[in-house]
Amino acid sequence: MPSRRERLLDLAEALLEREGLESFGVSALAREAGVKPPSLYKHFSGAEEIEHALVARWFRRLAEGLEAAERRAGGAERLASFGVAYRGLATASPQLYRLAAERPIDRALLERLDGGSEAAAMVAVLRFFGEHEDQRDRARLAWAAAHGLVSLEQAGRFPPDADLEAAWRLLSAALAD
Amino acid sequence: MPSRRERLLDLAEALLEREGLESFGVSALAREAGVKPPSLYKHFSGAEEIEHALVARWFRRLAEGLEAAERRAGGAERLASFGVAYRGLATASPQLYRLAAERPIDRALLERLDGGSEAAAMVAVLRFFGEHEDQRDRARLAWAAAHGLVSLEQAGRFPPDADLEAAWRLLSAALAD
DNA sequence: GTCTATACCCGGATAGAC
DNA sequence: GTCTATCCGGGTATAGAC
Repeated sequence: MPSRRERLLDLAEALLEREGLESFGVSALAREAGVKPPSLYKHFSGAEEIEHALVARWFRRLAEGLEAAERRAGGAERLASFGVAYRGLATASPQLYRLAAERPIDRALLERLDGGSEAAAMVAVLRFFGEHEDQRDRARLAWAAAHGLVSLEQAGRFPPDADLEAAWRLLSAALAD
Repeated sequence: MPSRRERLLDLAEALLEREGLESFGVSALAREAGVKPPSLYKHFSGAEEIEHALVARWFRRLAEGLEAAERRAGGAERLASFGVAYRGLATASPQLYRLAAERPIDRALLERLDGGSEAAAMVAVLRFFGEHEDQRDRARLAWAAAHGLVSLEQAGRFPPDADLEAAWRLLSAALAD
């Protein structure tokens, strides 16, 4: 059974997605949980810890999702599969994605809460492109492009008639060796 | 000579870069300008208008910078030139870039303040890749990849030893037709 | 165009009783 | 682990005098 802390983080994530990153905080979470703000300080040291705990969850989820996709993907669809998995995970929780991608990270705090979570996500990305040193640039470019596509899409920066599927396909094609 | 409003926006931008997006606002700008907050309401309707005026400036700057780079760039260095220009403009004012790229945009307000500013930036991007319809996907992917690289770099998401120059070069190479 | 004064709202956080 | 009470700080914004 999930700990009280985990259930609070579930609530926090639901709240985050429903109300948006801008209105997320200790007070909002307390309202969501049906308790008063001071009660939350028995479970978390403060706002920063709640946010970083959510970010750690996101990194773990990304790592798991990408690893699963990588195991499933046959040779030619390998790169397309990366894009589908990344985009799917990100758009499944867009506000959490914003929290994890846009906010400055306190790495010491993140490591204390869930050591290795960020590294696990990075390893999962690298695995799609081969672990060899000379593949890392390709992996980083793919990661950045995926992040850019997701981020601009979620921010509503593309014209309504833009064919984003085509852009994702082009990404796979451009990075195929 | 620049209007009082323009000079306030110059101050706002300097403040934004110095103190960061998180601590930017009407009160902070008033402190920076050496006046009291109520005075600013003679020049701007409120916080939203100040922010959107800065975003419009960013779009204009991006459009101008990209157009200049595009005029200079010869055939083969064309794509590399896009990357250099985009990255240079973004890293010259990282906090303004965050403001323009991460925040939800009120397009009606933006248009009222500076109609066509966002469109001008998009046109400048498209011009690098040819205005034809079938080049737009390539342009959007390039734009997204550039945004992703800049955004992740500024957020400190790449390992310290990552060779970002190589990733940018790879972007040019991958999109070359 | 600037000021003072003020109202209003919000947030994070702590002390101490139960 | 929860509460009440409280403090503190911050911000946006308006009214009205000068």
